[in-house]
Amino acid sequence: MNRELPKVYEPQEVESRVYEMWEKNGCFKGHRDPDKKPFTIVMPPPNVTGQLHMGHAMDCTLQDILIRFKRMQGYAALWVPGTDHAGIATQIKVEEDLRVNEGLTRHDLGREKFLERVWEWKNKYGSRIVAQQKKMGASCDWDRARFTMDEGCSKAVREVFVSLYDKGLIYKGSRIVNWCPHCVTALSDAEVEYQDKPGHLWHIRYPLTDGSGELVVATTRPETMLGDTGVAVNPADERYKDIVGKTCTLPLVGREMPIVADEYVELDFGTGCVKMTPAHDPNDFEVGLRHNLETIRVLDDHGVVVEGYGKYSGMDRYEARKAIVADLEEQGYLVKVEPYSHNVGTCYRCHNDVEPIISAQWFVKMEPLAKEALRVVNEGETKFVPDRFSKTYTNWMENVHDWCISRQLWWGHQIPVWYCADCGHMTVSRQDATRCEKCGSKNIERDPDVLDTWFSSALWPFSTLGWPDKTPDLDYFYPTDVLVTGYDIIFFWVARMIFSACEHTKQPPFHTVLIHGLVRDDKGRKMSKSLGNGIDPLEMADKYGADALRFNLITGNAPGNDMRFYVEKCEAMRNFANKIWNASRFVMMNLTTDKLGLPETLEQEDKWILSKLNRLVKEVTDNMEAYELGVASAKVYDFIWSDYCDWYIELTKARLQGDDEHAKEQAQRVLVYVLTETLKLLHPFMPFITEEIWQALPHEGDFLMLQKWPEYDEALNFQEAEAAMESVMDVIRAIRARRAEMNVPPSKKAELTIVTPKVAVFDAGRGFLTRLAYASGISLTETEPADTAGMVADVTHDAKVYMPLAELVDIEKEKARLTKDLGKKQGELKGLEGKLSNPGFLNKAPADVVAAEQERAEKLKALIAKIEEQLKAMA
RNA sequence: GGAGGCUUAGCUCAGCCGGUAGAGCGCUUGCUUCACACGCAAGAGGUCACAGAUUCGAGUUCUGUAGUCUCCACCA
Repeated sequence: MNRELPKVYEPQEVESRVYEMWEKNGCFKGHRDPDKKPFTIVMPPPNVTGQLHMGHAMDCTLQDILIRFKRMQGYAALWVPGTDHAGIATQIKVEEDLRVNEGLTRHDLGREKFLERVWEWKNKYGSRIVAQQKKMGASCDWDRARFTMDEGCSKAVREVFVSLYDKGLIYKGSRIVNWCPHCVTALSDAEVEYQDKPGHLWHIRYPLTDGSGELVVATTRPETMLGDTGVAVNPADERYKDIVGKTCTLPLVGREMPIVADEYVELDFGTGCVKMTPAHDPNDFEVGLRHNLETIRVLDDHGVVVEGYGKYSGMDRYEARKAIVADLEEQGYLVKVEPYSHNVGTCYRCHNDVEPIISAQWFVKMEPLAKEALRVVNEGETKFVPDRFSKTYTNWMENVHDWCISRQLWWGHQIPVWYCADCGHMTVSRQDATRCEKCGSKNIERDPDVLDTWFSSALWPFSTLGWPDKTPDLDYFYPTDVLVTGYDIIFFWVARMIFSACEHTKQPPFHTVLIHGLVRDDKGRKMSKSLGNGIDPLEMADKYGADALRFNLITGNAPGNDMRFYVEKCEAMRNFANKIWNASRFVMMNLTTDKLGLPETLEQEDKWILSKLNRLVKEVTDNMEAYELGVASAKVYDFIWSDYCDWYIELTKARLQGDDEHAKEQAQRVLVYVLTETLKLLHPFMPFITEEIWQALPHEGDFLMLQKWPEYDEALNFQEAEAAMESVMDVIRAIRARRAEMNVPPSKKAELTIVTPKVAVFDAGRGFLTRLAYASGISLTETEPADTAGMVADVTHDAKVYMPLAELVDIEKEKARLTKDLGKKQGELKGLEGKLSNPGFLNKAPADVVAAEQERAEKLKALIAKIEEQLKAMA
């Protein structure tokens, strides 16, 4: 079995080879198995032409950990991957490419040709992100990879649109929408990002038409005045009581406009008079509806002033603003300008200012859908982890506005509505219409717009499993189990999936939503392209190994919290991988048996490690099931490094290097057993290295990733042996500490005298004391030795140990140390005794807690006595 | 204007159902000990933001205060 492995673990070669092995052998496939329970995750589809960033890496790792864990637990685990067509993002990219390389716009090509280009683009770059996910170790069933614009998803989209339309839940209406003049499309509320921007508040004089005076309005967007059709004041405003009902004249334009009273206007803001631009402001639009104000659109789809406004026509909105302000000032209408910081809506894609524009768009009526979506979360059918995000969700859902779903783009699901030029009827159809369903005319034209990207993403959990067809997969794997995503996408996606699933499949799409935070840079800033502070996960994986990167992203993080990315931590995790590698190397170098399982007899140290492992199994499993992945991984880390490597391996060396063949085999088998079980626990977090090592160890079965997850076993709970081992370890630690303080080199061995009531325990530990505490010989006794001259002593709970190294001791330093230690222990004891003399504690605390505290106090007392004695001896 | 998070060792963060605190990095001191210097051993370092409350007992529950970050909201 002796196999020579390199001293330093090289992840690059191992990871690609191991991944290929898994994939070739179908390890990732999700099979319907009537004897198993399904466990399903659908992957949040990344943009098809995107690249993997650190957020994806974390998202991907979390899901992979869960799916690998469940797979090992014996579930029929299915992780469905896929990509999103990402309407605006992709279209913009292709248009940009077209512009730069060919100097063309999409209109030069025409819709059909342009779409061909986008598909080409998709085919060229669509596999990039998949390759990157594979690098991360994602164990998705790639054969089921889906795309939001593939045939099945498109069928689902069509079905949902028509069905909602038939139910009256989709309608077309002229409304104020968020419009991006740069992307030239409508946006949903969720796609608008508000930013505080410094601006100005311009005060403009509007003369009353009857010449009886004037009023002053305040605005942050003077260019919109061209579309003003009224002025509003608060009905309770005494200042303006008399002018309500009169009209005023719009400067520069000359339009006569009514002055109306509306509650919307605040009394104590600005001048108390608000200019009304119903076509370009959502509030004004509402006020306009109440008072029958005219709606005049003055900005076109590109944010340019429309025809009919003289020199302003043809100017873009910012140019027009400048010109209008200048003219107002020149003509004496400008009262004053004050600096004013306000919230400006910007496009989440291009970050240009959004322009509210009145426009005919398609909407989903949210109120009836929100009701059920709220119920399933409120009643716990779908739970958020951590729970606080359910509040974010319900708060949004309770106040949700109708969802604007039409986009003036070409890339996406074209709206399945045909308008009849003859009778004006709208044909809404699952199949492409060839004639008007009402009058039969062939003179029909399809709505040119496409649907919001999130419309198809909203159906993802069921469309990927075959819906609307009743497929066996849908039947078996749906509803899915856990959805993993970042908190930044709750509104965009999670909420919409929930109400869509409730409406169309009559059940919530998953029972748990695991929310994670953002990965930030080392200064706590968001990683972004514009800042150039992004760290490429692929680069990290390449340098330190995907395992190390995964472990970095998971360990020591609480769900839902942002984390900072430190390259140093990647390094530390790489070191951990190397540690496991070398521990395994050690085990294999010493391996002469291929017998599997535990030996018939166990030594004290074997029981110690097995007992600890057993507890680890239970705790890690519990943590995983509670989605406390960061805690789970930290526990495995500690066990491997501290318990297994620092102690257990050292403890086995006596047997491994001794002459007793039976003892050798015994140690080997426990070493292999514990290592194997530990590799299983670590596998979901560090899949590559664990598989690689497991393959090199004696094993049954083909792949570690398909092994059974360890389970707690009461028979492996050895409390006594654990305690005994700890007693010996305490003494080893004490001796090492004393020697370190005295700078005694390891080469200088010492004869030890150990006074202890547990002679048998220490007798069994002789080998460890020799090896790990540098003993040249050990005398065990239950009673104090007669002559302790020239000895330095130290005490532990179960023993007092003498070393003949007194000449090396700095008595004063030693006294100081003991005194300090004594003080600490006495303080601790005082606290304990106070507690134990408190009738409240004795009566109300659970019995086992009281007993434990009593035992602690006893031990402390004994220890204190020993320390005091020692101090006396030194005096 | 609402809602939520965070405030624990020099730095970055863990800490599940309440029983006087942990990790990684950094720092100090030793060590080429036959798996590993991407290492070993020993150490230093914290009144768990502040004030109350509940409790026998509170980083851990509740209330308030301060600082900080984020999300939501139509304030011209």
